Amino acid sequence: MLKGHLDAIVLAALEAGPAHGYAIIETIKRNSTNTFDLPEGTVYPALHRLEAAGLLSSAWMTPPGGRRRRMYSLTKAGSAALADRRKAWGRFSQAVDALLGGGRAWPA
Amino acid sequence: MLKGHLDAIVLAALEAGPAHGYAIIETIKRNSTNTFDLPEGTVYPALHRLEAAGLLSSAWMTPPGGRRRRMYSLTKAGSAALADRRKAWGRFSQAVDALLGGGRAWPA
DNA sequence: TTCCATACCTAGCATAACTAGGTAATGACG
DNA sequence: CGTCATTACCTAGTTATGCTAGGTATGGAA
Repeated sequence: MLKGHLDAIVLAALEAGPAHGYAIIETIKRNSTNTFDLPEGTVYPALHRLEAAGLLSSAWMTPPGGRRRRMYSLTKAGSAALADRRKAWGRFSQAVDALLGGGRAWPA
Repeated sequence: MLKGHLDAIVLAALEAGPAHGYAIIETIKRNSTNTFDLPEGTVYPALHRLEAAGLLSSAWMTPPGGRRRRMYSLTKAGSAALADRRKAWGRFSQAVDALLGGGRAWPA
């Protein structure tokens, strides 16, 4: 359960460069050390939503001797949205930390 | 927008002792420095949900010369649930931090 | 007496994320 | 060759969450 922060995560995954859906899922899984093993039914619709919102653009690619893939890239609006989402996440997580008290003394 | 962490927040607000709905809203607002100014339509149903789940218990109280209030307390199961939710939040926020990269170097 | 703050409530909506299916192509394995 | 796992895409439908937008009622201040 990603509770509204999926968009930020997907946008962030594309910050390093274009990628296709399946790879995005793998990246998120790896970079979260398996915490977020997202079902395709979560990610694909999110990509469509973000594209419809103008935050991503996509193009079909067929690598030599491979299956076709839909490659997504961040648009300008997408980069801006990512910056906003990051700020929002900062405020949000800070507030939750404050409310949950003990949490997040952050030795690591 | 609380994205699934409302329960943890409400439970945490009751950790210090019993309180009624309206006061819980105020506490959350204050302790989050106004980040979470939750509408009643968010909190009351959540309290009912948590009580139905056995995590809270409630009793009507009428303070001398005051209006009746429904006081909520953490049950044993509620305390346990809170501990779980805290752990879940820790894992969750850590993972999001990792994915969003730059975020949360946390000097403050 | 009028208004604000306190204090409770709920029906109904929007949306997010997930479940659970489906389609194909590729390569490995026997 | 047939079968299976993996890659890679898709979507209809369910669920639950949190919110909007209303409503009731009391007490105190102006």
